[in-house]
Amino acid sequence: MEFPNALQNWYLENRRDLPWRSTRDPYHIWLSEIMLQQTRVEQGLPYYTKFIEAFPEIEDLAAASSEKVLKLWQGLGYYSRARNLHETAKYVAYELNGKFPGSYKELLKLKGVGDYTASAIASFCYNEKVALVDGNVFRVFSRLKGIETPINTTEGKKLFKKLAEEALEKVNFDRSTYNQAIMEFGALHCKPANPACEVCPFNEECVALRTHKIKDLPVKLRKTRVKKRYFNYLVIETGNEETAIEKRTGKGIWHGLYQFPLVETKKKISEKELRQNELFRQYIKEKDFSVEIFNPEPVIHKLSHQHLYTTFWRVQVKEQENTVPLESISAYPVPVLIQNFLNEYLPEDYK
DNA sequence: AATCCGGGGGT
DNA sequence: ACCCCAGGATT
Repeated sequence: MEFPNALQNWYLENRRDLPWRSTRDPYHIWLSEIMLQQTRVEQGLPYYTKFIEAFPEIEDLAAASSEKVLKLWQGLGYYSRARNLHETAKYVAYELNGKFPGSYKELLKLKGVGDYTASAIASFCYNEKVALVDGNVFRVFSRLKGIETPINTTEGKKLFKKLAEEALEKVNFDRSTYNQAIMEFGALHCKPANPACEVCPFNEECVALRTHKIKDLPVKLRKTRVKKRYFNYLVIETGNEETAIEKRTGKGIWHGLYQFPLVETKKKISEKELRQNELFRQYIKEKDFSVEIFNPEPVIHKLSHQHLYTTFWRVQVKEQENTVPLESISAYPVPVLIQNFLNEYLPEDYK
């Protein structure tokens, strides 16, 4: 049997029932694809459900405040996705009269939509003849054919795109089903670790299995150097149930999210060093204040490229600028690092 | 071509 | 620790 047909048989027996698989509405498909970029299905699924409930139509998403969109996105990471999602929703709703672009080429022009996502929408919604190449497809083809070209190079991307297109040419059934199938196969069967080779429908033709290179494929070049940063968050207490927060702007992590006033330092600092810090003194103008540490051992918040050694400091003052009621703080989108602290700090009523 | 951008889960 | 995840944008 040809590869695509055997793959389809596997898929029909093993596919998960996922909400975006029972629709061809481009709004729903687009939303799911943006959410699933570099994100596991299990992690994205509850967010998808929340968004569909909050924004049944793309016009609802377009009309929402960016704060509400980010708040619903909170915890999913890669927040530029949420910002691009919102901008694209407004563009489609107001400039295109709610009608999604109808081809791969046009979809590719949307913010936050690259080669994979444009292909996915075009395939699933319009059954356009386009090949999908995601992390699963890289893995399946690299193992099946024993390809050692690194997948994160220009050459690798071109090669695997070509392989995917050649395979698609041999598909004599619904192409969108085929595209779903190869990704599902990579996600559930030809997994990164401990793939189910013993019961694999392709274990006789798989080059990597024959040459004992399953664990070595796909090849990916990278030296991830993790940068250490030291955050000191000022939890400012004014005595009237308010605290100061600020919005992160500019480049860097967590753009658009809120946090406590931040004093970043080169290393872990003492209370004395904090009191003398220049940025601290810009935040705390009064002479009379008290400082108390919340967590003597820093909270280590781990991101892909950064480890954040974080200390929260209680600073009691008489008056402070840029404060908001503790009662309203749960409405602001915040990083998980801040949310975890708030879950300890806030009274139940304010969560 | 490299680097950045999150958070969660697996090994 | 390190890897990966229905990638894309920026430098």
